[in-house]
Amino acid sequence: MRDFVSREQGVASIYLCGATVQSPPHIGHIRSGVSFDVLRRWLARSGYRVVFCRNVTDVEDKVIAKAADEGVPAWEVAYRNERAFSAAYDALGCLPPTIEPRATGHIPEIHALIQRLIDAGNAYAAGGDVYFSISSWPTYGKLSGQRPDAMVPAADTETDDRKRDPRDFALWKSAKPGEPTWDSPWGPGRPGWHIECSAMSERYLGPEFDIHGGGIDLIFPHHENEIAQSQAAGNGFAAYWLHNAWVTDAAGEKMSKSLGNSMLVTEAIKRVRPVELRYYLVAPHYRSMISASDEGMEEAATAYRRLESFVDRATELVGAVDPAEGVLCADFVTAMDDDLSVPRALAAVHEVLREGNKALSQQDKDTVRGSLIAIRAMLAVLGLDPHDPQWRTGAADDLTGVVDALVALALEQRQAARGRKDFATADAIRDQLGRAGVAVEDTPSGPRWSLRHDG
RNA sequence: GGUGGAGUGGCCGAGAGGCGAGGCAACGGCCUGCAAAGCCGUGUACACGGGUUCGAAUCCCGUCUCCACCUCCA
Repeated sequence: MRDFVSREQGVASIYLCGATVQSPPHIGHIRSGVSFDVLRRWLARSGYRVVFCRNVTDVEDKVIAKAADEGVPAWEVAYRNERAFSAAYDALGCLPPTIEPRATGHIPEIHALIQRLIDAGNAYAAGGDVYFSISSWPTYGKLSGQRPDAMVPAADTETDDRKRDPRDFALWKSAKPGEPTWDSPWGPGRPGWHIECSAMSERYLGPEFDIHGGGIDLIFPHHENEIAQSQAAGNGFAAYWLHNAWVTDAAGEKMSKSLGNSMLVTEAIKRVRPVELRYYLVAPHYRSMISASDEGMEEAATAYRRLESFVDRATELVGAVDPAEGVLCADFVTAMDDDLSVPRALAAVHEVLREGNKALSQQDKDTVRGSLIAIRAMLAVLGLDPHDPQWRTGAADDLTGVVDALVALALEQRQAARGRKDFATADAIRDQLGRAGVAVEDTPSGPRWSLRHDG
């Protein structure tokens, strides 16, 4: 992993195919964002300056179709869903991209790139459309292992007659009534789906960059087409490709809007907290499918709370620490350097957790402090540090002081009851707090309480 | 038809020729007024059939099942 970023000394440039803003994000969409957030955090922690470009595809067939259904302009649908994606990225603790370009903001770059392809003989204009000629690009299909002669031609009736080869794909689509259009040398129209990524990656990352990412289902045709466009235009393009697997429903079917089996991020974070959802999505390897289930999310939440509980208690014992000072365990580093093996990295974290908990019960402050820093540092790489300010909801701030005082009062009474061995009263107070959502635990240093997260 | 991926203990999920990843659940113990948490201990699993090997979940051959992609996809 460390060797593969080498285009420019000390810089790691990443392009991620982000949202096609046709609908709000489901947990499969956000998995991609979270997976690549872990990648960039790891590269940053490894000493690289990360330039992370994640695009927004805001003009595209589905967006246009959705807008037509609703009887509103395409940009209204696009911008509404873009905000939903941004909110989801933020909620799950994804660091903001260095740049988040929209396709519609890069029409001149797209025109220039198309013109270069025409001049080079790799593209042709036909009746207001412009197509890329795949037969002009000998390595077409290399990334996906597809052989053009074995491909099933598209049932693309509308434009078939204008294509020289049915497998050619559109760089520029001529204007149709009601669609967003821009003027171009080939007539009014809009960009094809693939060309924007080639244009924007060049604009922000240059003709060559380090890593290109996206979902595994983008390999063909999207990424294949990007490669053909960019390299035919003379760009080196991406040195490495990373593709995340998708999230399926409990039956193993791919989540999709059309099947009606997708779980929106907004729904998921009603069942578990956002940080717990992130743990759920990050814990398996990014190339493994996740079969989404409530049970799985609950289990992830439980595992995460164990980590969080240690961080809380350890901080109470030794005070605040700076995770940036933390030394990562060797196993963690080895795992992350090996194609981002988060599962093995988390195993390393749990080993430290056990040591930390042991030290905690012995009030061994030095060991607790060491474990605390190490655990927070490692969790920070995964975007899961429980004490990272990003997880503060802020919503309850006005009431926090009141709740603190009321719970403290109740616990005082309970301690008094326990002191006179009136366990019936003590337990009644604990039960009542429990029903109100306040979990009470007795520890050697007194009672500890927390709001239960399962609401 | 073409291409790629997968099948691991009650569940999730790593690993990829010898040493039982890790988590969740369960059970026993320690601790505890009780509970919770924590710690200690308990599980010999790798779809099936052959083969190679001193040794196979891991390699080879065959079989079965599942999933995805093949111009909407994260």
